[in-house]
Amino acid sequence: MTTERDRSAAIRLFGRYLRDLGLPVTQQREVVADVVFGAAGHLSVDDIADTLRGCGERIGKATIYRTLDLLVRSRLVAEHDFGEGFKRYEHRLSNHPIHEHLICLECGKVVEFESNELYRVENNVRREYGFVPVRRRLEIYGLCKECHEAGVELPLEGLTCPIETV
Amino acid sequence: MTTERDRSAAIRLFGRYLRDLGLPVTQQREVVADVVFGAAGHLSVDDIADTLRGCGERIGKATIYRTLDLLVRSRLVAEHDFGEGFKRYEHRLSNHPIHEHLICLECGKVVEFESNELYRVENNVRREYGFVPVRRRLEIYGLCKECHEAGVELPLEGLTCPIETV
DNA sequence: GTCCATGCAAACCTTTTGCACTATA
DNA sequence: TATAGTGCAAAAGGTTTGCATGGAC
Repeated sequence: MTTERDRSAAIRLFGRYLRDLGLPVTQQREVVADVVFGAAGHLSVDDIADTLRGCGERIGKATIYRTLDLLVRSRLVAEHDFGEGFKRYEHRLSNHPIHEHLICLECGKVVEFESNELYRVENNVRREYGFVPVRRRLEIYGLCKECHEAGVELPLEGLTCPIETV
Repeated sequence: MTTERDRSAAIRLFGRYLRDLGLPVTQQREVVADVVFGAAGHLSVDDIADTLRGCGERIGKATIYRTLDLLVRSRLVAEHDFGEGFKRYEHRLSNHPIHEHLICLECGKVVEFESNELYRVENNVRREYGFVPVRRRLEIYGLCKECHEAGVELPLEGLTCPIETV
Protein backbone atom coordinates (compact mmCIF):
# COMPACT_ATOMS: atom_id res chain seq x y z
CA MET A 1 0.00 0.00 0.00
CA THR A 2 1.01 3.58 -0.41
CA THR A 3 0.94 6.26 2.23
CA GLU A 4 -1.06 9.37 1.47
CA ARG A 5 2.17 11.32 1.34
CA ASP A 6 3.89 9.00 -1.11
CA ARG A 7 0.79 9.06 -3.21
CA SER A 8 0.64 12.82 -3.58
CA ALA A 9 4.40 13.02 -3.97
CA ALA A 10 4.16 10.54 -6.82
CA ILE A 11 1.48 12.58 -8.52
CA ARG A 12 3.69 15.62 -8.24
CA LEU A 13 6.59 13.68 -9.73
CA PHE A 14 4.38 12.60 -12.59
CA GLY A 15 3.38 16.23 -13.13
CA ARG A 16 7.03 17.19 -13.23
CA TYR A 17 7.72 14.46 -15.74
CA LEU A 18 4.94 15.78 -17.97
CA ARG A 19 6.05 19.38 -17.69
CA ASP A 20 9.65 18.41 -18.46
CA LEU A 21 8.34 16.97 -21.68
CA GLY A 22 6.22 20.01 -22.38
CA LEU A 23 3.02 18.04 -22.05
CA PRO A 24 -0.12 19.33 -20.33
CA VAL A 25 -0.96 18.08 -16.85
CA THR A 26 -4.63 17.30 -17.31
CA GLN A 27 -7.25 16.35 -14.76
CA GLN A 28 -7.69 12.95 -16.35
CA ARG A 29 -3.99 12.18 -16.15
CA GLU A 30 -3.88 13.12 -12.49
CA VAL A 31 -6.94 11.05 -11.65
CA VAL A 32 -5.65 7.95 -13.43
CA ALA A 33 -2.26 8.36 -11.79
CA ASP A 34 -3.95 8.75 -8.41
CA VAL A 35 -5.80 5.47 -8.84
CA VAL A 36 -2.63 3.63 -9.79
CA PHE A 37 -0.50 5.16 -7.04
CA GLY A 38 -3.20 4.54 -4.47
CA ALA A 39 -3.70 0.87 -5.26
CA ALA A 40 -1.87 -1.96 -3.62
CA GLY A 41 -1.64 -4.64 -6.23
CA HIS A 42 -1.33 -5.33 -9.89
CA LEU A 43 -4.12 -3.52 -11.71
CA SER A 44 -5.63 -4.39 -15.05
CA VAL A 45 -7.02 -1.64 -17.23
CA ASP A 46 -10.49 -2.87 -16.34
CA ASP A 47 -9.63 -2.62 -12.64
CA ILE A 48 -8.69 1.00 -13.20
CA ALA A 49 -11.78 1.71 -15.26
CA ASP A 50 -14.00 0.13 -12.59
CA THR A 51 -12.37 2.17 -9.84
CA LEU A 52 -12.86 5.34 -11.83
CA ARG A 53 -16.47 4.50 -12.49
CA GLY A 54 -16.91 3.86 -8.77
CA CYS A 55 -15.60 7.35 -8.05
CA GLY A 56 -18.02 8.83 -10.54
CA GLU A 57 -15.17 9.70 -12.90
CA ARG A 58 -16.10 9.39 -16.56
CA ILE A 59 -12.78 8.74 -18.31
CA GLY A 60 -12.51 6.87 -21.59
CA LYS A 61 -10.41 3.73 -21.86
CA ALA A 62 -8.29 5.31 -24.55
CA THR A 63 -7.25 7.97 -22.07
CA ILE A 64 -6.45 5.31 -19.49
CA TYR A 65 -4.24 3.49 -21.96
CA ARG A 66 -2.56 6.71 -23.06
CA THR A 67 -1.93 7.77 -19.46
CA LEU A 68 -0.56 4.36 -18.52
CA ASP A 69 1.84 4.64 -21.41
CA LEU A 70 3.15 7.90 -19.95
CA LEU A 71 3.33 6.45 -16.44
CA VAL A 72 5.35 3.50 -17.68
CA ARG A 73 7.65 5.77 -19.66
CA SER A 74 8.21 7.87 -16.56
CA ARG A 75 9.24 4.66 -14.80
CA LEU A 76 6.90 5.45 -11.93
CA VAL A 77 4.81 2.45 -12.97
CA ALA A 78 5.79 -1.03 -14.12
CA GLU A 79 3.92 -3.02 -16.72
CA HIS A 80 3.45 -6.76 -16.25
CA ASP A 81 2.14 -9.59 -18.34
CA PHE A 82 1.29 -12.66 -16.31
CA GLY A 83 0.00 -14.53 -19.33
CA GLU A 84 -3.64 -13.69 -18.76
CA GLY A 85 -4.12 -12.09 -22.15
CA PHE A 86 -3.91 -8.54 -20.86
CA LYS A 87 -1.43 -6.34 -19.06
CA ARG A 88 -1.29 -5.34 -15.42
CA TYR A 89 0.19 -2.20 -13.91
CA GLU A 90 1.90 -1.64 -10.60
CA HIS A 91 3.32 1.55 -9.17
CA ARG A 92 6.93 1.50 -8.05
CA LEU A 93 6.63 3.44 -4.83
CA SER A 94 7.19 0.54 -2.48
CA ASN A 95 10.30 0.09 -0.45
CA HIS A 96 11.25 -2.64 -2.88
CA PRO A 97 11.20 -1.06 -6.30
CA ILE A 98 12.92 -4.09 -7.81
CA HIS A 99 11.18 -7.34 -7.09
CA GLU A 100 10.00 -10.49 -8.80
CA HIS A 101 6.69 -12.31 -8.75
CA LEU A 102 5.39 -15.64 -7.48
CA ILE A 103 2.14 -16.46 -9.27
CA CYS A 104 -0.18 -19.14 -7.95
CA LEU A 105 -1.52 -21.35 -10.72
CA GLU A 106 -4.51 -22.29 -8.57
CA CYS A 107 -5.87 -19.04 -7.09
CA GLY A 108 -4.03 -16.45 -9.17
CA LYS A 109 -2.54 -14.69 -6.17
CA VAL A 110 0.65 -12.76 -6.85
CA VAL A 111 3.32 -12.55 -4.16
CA GLU A 112 6.34 -10.33 -4.52
CA PHE A 113 9.83 -11.33 -3.53
CA GLU A 114 13.36 -10.09 -3.92
CA SER A 115 16.23 -12.14 -5.16
CA ASN A 116 19.84 -11.21 -4.69
CA GLU A 117 20.88 -14.19 -6.75
CA LEU A 118 19.59 -12.37 -9.82
CA TYR A 119 22.42 -9.87 -9.60
CA ARG A 120 24.81 -12.78 -9.75
CA VAL A 121 22.96 -14.14 -12.77
CA GLU A 122 23.22 -10.78 -14.49
CA ASN A 123 26.92 -10.55 -13.79
CA ASN A 124 27.34 -14.03 -15.21
CA VAL A 125 25.61 -13.29 -18.49
CA ARG A 126 27.55 -10.08 -18.83
CA ARG A 127 30.79 -11.96 -18.35
CA GLU A 128 29.97 -15.08 -20.32
CA TYR A 129 27.92 -13.68 -23.16
CA GLY A 130 28.96 -10.03 -23.29
CA PHE A 131 25.28 -9.23 -22.81
CA VAL A 132 24.50 -5.93 -21.05
CA PRO A 133 21.42 -6.36 -18.86
CA VAL A 134 19.00 -3.45 -18.67
CA ARG A 135 15.91 -4.97 -17.13
CA ARG A 136 14.78 -8.42 -16.19
CA ARG A 137 11.66 -10.36 -15.50
CA LEU A 138 11.51 -13.40 -13.26
CA GLU A 139 8.20 -15.05 -12.64
CA ILE A 140 7.84 -18.31 -10.77
CA TYR A 141 4.54 -20.11 -11.30
CA GLY A 142 3.41 -22.73 -8.83
CA LEU A 143 1.25 -23.21 -5.77
CA CYS A 144 1.05 -20.59 -3.05
CA LYS A 145 1.35 -21.66 0.57
CA GLU A 146 -2.41 -21.64 1.17
CA CYS A 147 -3.28 -23.69 -1.91
CA HIS A 148 -0.49 -26.13 -1.22
CA GLU A 149 -1.59 -26.58 2.38
CA ALA A 150 -5.15 -27.03 1.20
CA GLY A 151 -3.91 -30.07 -0.67
CA VAL A 152 -4.32 -28.75 -4.19
CA GLU A 153 -2.58 -30.89 -6.81
CA LEU A 154 -1.84 -29.59 -10.26
CA PRO A 155 -2.69 -31.96 -13.08
CA LEU A 156 0.32 -32.86 -15.18
CA GLU A 157 -0.80 -33.16 -18.75
CA GLY A 158 2.47 -33.88 -20.47
CA LEU A 159 3.90 -37.11 -21.76
CA THR A 160 4.40 -39.73 -19.10
CA CYS A 161 7.97 -40.18 -20.26
CA PRO A 162 10.01 -37.08 -19.46
CA ILE A 163 11.33 -35.58 -22.63
CA GLU A 164 14.76 -35.06 -21.16
CA THR A 165 15.40 -38.72 -21.86
CA VAL A 166 14.50 -38.55 -25.56
CA MET B 1 18.99 -27.31 -34.22
CA THR B 2 17.53 -30.76 -34.16
CA THR B 3 19.00 -33.89 -35.66
CA GLU B 4 16.88 -35.78 -38.12
CA ARG B 5 16.60 -38.59 -35.60
CA ASP B 6 15.42 -36.40 -32.72
CA ARG B 7 12.96 -34.81 -35.06
CA SER B 8 11.27 -38.03 -36.08
CA ALA B 9 11.46 -39.37 -32.54
CA ALA B 10 9.68 -36.26 -31.35
CA ILE B 11 6.95 -36.69 -33.91
CA ARG B 12 6.49 -40.26 -32.75
CA LEU B 13 6.29 -39.07 -29.14
CA PHE B 14 3.68 -36.53 -30.12
CA GLY B 15 1.71 -39.27 -31.86
CA ARG B 16 1.89 -41.36 -28.72
CA TYR B 17 0.65 -38.44 -26.67
CA LEU B 18 -2.32 -38.01 -28.99
CA ARG B 19 -3.16 -41.71 -28.97
CA ASP B 20 -2.93 -41.83 -25.17
CA LEU B 21 -5.59 -39.14 -25.14
CA GLY B 22 -7.68 -40.97 -27.72
CA LEU B 23 -7.17 -38.21 -30.27
CA PRO B 24 -6.59 -38.80 -33.97
CA VAL B 25 -3.08 -38.44 -35.37
CA THR B 26 -3.82 -36.37 -38.43
CA GLN B 27 -1.56 -35.35 -41.29
CA GLN B 28 -1.91 -31.69 -40.38
CA ARG B 29 -0.84 -32.31 -36.80
CA GLU B 30 2.21 -34.23 -37.93
CA VAL B 31 3.20 -31.60 -40.46
CA VAL B 32 2.88 -28.74 -37.97
CA ALA B 33 4.83 -30.72 -35.38
CA ASP B 34 7.50 -31.46 -37.96
CA VAL B 35 7.96 -27.76 -38.70
CA VAL B 36 8.27 -26.91 -35.02
CA PHE B 37 10.61 -29.78 -34.20
CA GLY B 38 12.74 -29.04 -37.25
CA ALA B 39 13.22 -25.36 -36.53
CA ALA B 40 16.06 -23.91 -34.51
CA GLY B 41 14.64 -20.83 -32.90
CA HIS B 42 11.57 -19.29 -31.43
CA LEU B 43 8.80 -19.47 -34.00
CA SER B 44 5.79 -17.22 -34.28
CA VAL B 45 2.57 -18.59 -35.69
CA ASP B 46 3.27 -16.58 -38.83
CA ASP B 47 6.71 -18.15 -39.10
CA ILE B 48 5.07 -21.54 -39.01
CA ALA B 49 2.39 -20.56 -41.51
CA ASP B 50 5.03 -19.15 -43.87
CA THR B 51 7.11 -22.31 -43.64
CA LEU B 52 4.07 -24.43 -44.39
CA ARG B 53 3.16 -22.26 -47.34
CA GLY B 54 6.71 -22.60 -48.60
CA CYS B 55 6.35 -26.40 -48.48
CA GLY B 56 3.14 -26.20 -50.44
CA GLU B 57 1.13 -27.25 -47.41
CA ARG B 58 -2.26 -25.62 -47.18
CA ILE B 59 -3.08 -25.64 -43.46
CA GLY B 60 -5.38 -23.12 -41.82
CA LYS B 61 -4.18 -20.94 -38.99
CA ALA B 62 -6.86 -22.30 -36.70
CA THR B 63 -5.32 -25.74 -37.12
CA ILE B 64 -1.88 -24.37 -36.38
CA TYR B 65 -3.13 -22.76 -33.18
CA ARG B 66 -4.99 -25.91 -32.18
CA THR B 67 -1.97 -28.11 -32.84
CA LEU B 68 0.34 -25.78 -30.94
CA ASP B 69 -2.01 -26.02 -28.00
CA LEU B 70 -1.62 -29.79 -28.04
CA LEU B 71 2.15 -29.56 -28.44
CA VAL B 72 2.40 -27.24 -25.47
CA ARG B 73 0.17 -29.50 -23.39
CA SER B 74 2.35 -32.46 -24.26
CA ARG B 75 5.29 -30.44 -22.96
CA LEU B 76 7.25 -31.16 -26.10
CA VAL B 77 7.02 -27.48 -26.96
CA ALA B 78 7.35 -24.36 -24.83
CA GLU B 79 5.35 -21.20 -25.33
CA HIS B 80 7.04 -17.83 -24.90
CA ASP B 81 5.89 -14.25 -24.79
CA PHE B 82 8.70 -11.79 -25.31
CA GLY B 83 6.37 -8.81 -25.19
CA GLU B 84 6.01 -8.50 -28.94
CA GLY B 85 2.24 -8.80 -28.88
CA PHE B 86 2.20 -12.40 -29.98
CA LYS B 87 3.49 -15.75 -28.78
CA ARG B 88 6.50 -17.72 -29.89
CA TYR B 89 7.02 -21.47 -29.76
CA GLU B 90 10.16 -23.49 -29.22
CA HIS B 91 10.58 -27.25 -29.14
CA ARG B 92 12.22 -28.74 -26.08
CA LEU B 93 14.45 -31.30 -27.75
CA SER B 94 17.73 -29.55 -27.13
CA ASN B 95 20.31 -30.76 -24.68
CA HIS B 96 19.20 -27.96 -22.44
CA PRO B 97 15.49 -28.37 -21.99
CA ILE B 98 15.44 -25.83 -19.18
CA HIS B 99 16.95 -22.54 -20.11
CA GLU B 100 16.28 -18.85 -19.89
CA HIS B 101 16.43 -16.07 -22.47
CA LEU B 102 18.52 -12.98 -23.11
CA ILE B 103 16.61 -10.64 -25.39
CA CYS B 104 18.35 -7.79 -27.17
CA LEU B 105 16.33 -4.58 -27.03
CA GLU B 106 18.13 -3.29 -30.12
CA CYS B 107 18.17 -6.13 -32.65
CA GLY B 108 15.65 -8.52 -31.11
CA LYS B 109 18.06 -11.44 -31.04
CA VAL B 110 17.31 -14.11 -28.45
CA VAL B 111 20.17 -15.96 -26.76
CA GLU B 112 19.58 -18.90 -24.47
CA PHE B 113 21.42 -19.47 -21.25
CA GLU B 114 21.22 -21.69 -18.22
CA SER B 115 21.27 -20.51 -14.66
CA ASN B 116 21.98 -22.74 -11.71
CA GLU B 117 21.28 -19.84 -9.38
CA LEU B 118 17.62 -20.20 -10.25
CA TYR B 119 17.42 -23.48 -8.38
CA ARG B 120 18.68 -21.67 -5.34
CA VAL B 121 16.07 -18.97 -5.86
CA GLU B 122 13.35 -21.60 -6.06
CA ASN B 123 14.53 -23.28 -2.90
CA ASN B 124 14.51 -19.91 -1.17
CA VAL B 125 10.94 -19.07 -2.09
CA ARG B 126 9.84 -22.54 -1.08
CA ARG B 127 11.47 -22.12 2.30
CA GLU B 128 10.60 -18.48 2.92
CA TYR B 129 7.15 -18.25 1.40
CA GLY B 130 5.94 -21.84 1.40
CA PHE B 131 5.48 -21.41 -2.35
CA VAL B 132 5.85 -24.58 -4.43
CA PRO B 133 7.51 -23.74 -7.76
CA VAL B 134 6.26 -25.56 -10.84
CA ARG B 135 7.70 -23.56 -13.69
CA ARG B 136 9.55 -20.33 -14.04
CA ARG B 137 10.37 -17.70 -16.58
CA LEU B 138 13.44 -15.53 -16.51
CA GLU B 139 14.03 -13.05 -19.27
CA ILE B 140 16.82 -10.52 -19.23
CA TYR B 141 16.41 -7.63 -21.63
CA GLY B 142 19.40 -5.58 -22.62
CA LEU B 143 22.04 -5.21 -25.30
CA CYS B 144 23.59 -8.24 -26.93
CA LYS B 145 27.34 -8.37 -27.35
CA GLU B 146 27.24 -7.24 -30.98
CA CYS B 147 24.96 -4.27 -30.40
CA HIS B 148 26.92 -3.24 -27.33
CA GLU B 149 30.22 -3.42 -29.20
CA ALA B 150 28.67 -1.44 -32.04
CA GLY B 151 28.22 1.36 -29.54
CA VAL B 152 24.43 1.27 -29.32
CA GLU B 153 23.03 3.31 -26.44
CA LEU B 154 19.52 2.85 -25.16
CA PRO B 155 17.58 6.04 -24.51
CA LEU B 156 16.44 6.39 -20.92
CA GLU B 157 13.06 8.07 -20.82
CA GLY B 158 12.27 8.06 -17.13
CA LEU B 159 12.38 10.82 -14.57
CA THR B 160 15.80 12.30 -14.10
CA CYS B 161 15.46 11.73 -10.37
CA PRO B 162 15.51 8.03 -9.57
CA ILE B 163 12.25 7.00 -7.94
CA GLU B 164 14.05 5.01 -5.28
CA THR B 165 14.71 8.28 -3.51
CA VAL B 166 11.08 9.42 -3.44
C1' DG C 1 -20.22 -45.55 -38.60
C1' DT C 2 -18.82 -42.53 -34.87
C1' DC C 3 -15.99 -39.07 -33.43
C1' DC C 4 -13.16 -35.71 -33.95
C1' DA C 5 -10.35 -32.48 -36.96
C1' DT C 6 -10.20 -29.19 -40.57
C1' DG C 7 -10.88 -24.84 -42.95
C1' DC C 8 -13.06 -20.85 -43.51
C1' DA C 9 -15.04 -16.86 -41.77
C1' DA C 10 -16.87 -14.58 -38.09
C1' DA C 11 -16.33 -13.48 -33.36
C1' DC C 12 -13.55 -12.11 -29.51
C1' DC C 13 -10.53 -9.31 -26.57
C1' DT C 14 -7.22 -6.17 -25.66
C1' DT C 15 -5.08 -2.31 -27.39
C1' DT C 16 -4.47 1.47 -30.85
C1' DT C 17 -6.02 5.06 -33.91
C1' DG C 18 -8.90 8.77 -36.42
C1' DC C 19 -11.49 12.60 -35.76
C1' DA C 20 -14.41 16.28 -33.99
C1' DC C 21 -14.36 18.71 -29.87
C1' DT C 22 -12.37 20.58 -25.57
C1' DA C 23 -8.94 21.95 -22.23
C1' DT C 24 -4.24 23.27 -21.00
C1' DA C 25 -0.64 26.70 -20.78
C1' DT D 1 -4.62 31.33 -29.16
C1' DA D 2 -1.73 27.48 -30.35
C1' DT D 3 -1.05 23.08 -29.11
C1' DA D 4 -2.12 18.86 -27.30
C1' DG D 5 -5.67 15.84 -24.86
C1' DT D 6 -10.20 13.69 -24.57
C1' DG D 7 -13.96 10.66 -25.78
C1' DC D 8 -16.21 8.00 -28.76
C1' DA D 9 -16.33 4.68 -32.13
C1' DA D 10 -13.98 2.23 -35.46
C1' DA D 11 -9.84 -0.35 -36.60
C1' DA D 12 -6.14 -3.34 -35.75
C1' DG D 13 -3.88 -7.50 -34.52
C1' DG D 14 -3.48 -11.89 -32.45
C1' DT D 15 -6.23 -15.69 -31.03
C1' DT D 16 -10.57 -18.41 -30.50
C1' DT D 17 -14.90 -20.30 -31.97
C1' DG D 18 -19.08 -21.97 -34.85
C1' DC D 19 -20.31 -24.69 -38.36
C1' DA D 20 -20.46 -27.52 -42.47
C1' DT D 21 -17.41 -30.77 -44.47
C1' DG D 22 -13.93 -34.34 -44.52
C1' DG D 23 -10.71 -37.68 -42.37
C1' DA D 24 -9.10 -40.89 -38.59
C1' DC D 25 -9.95 -45.04 -36.26
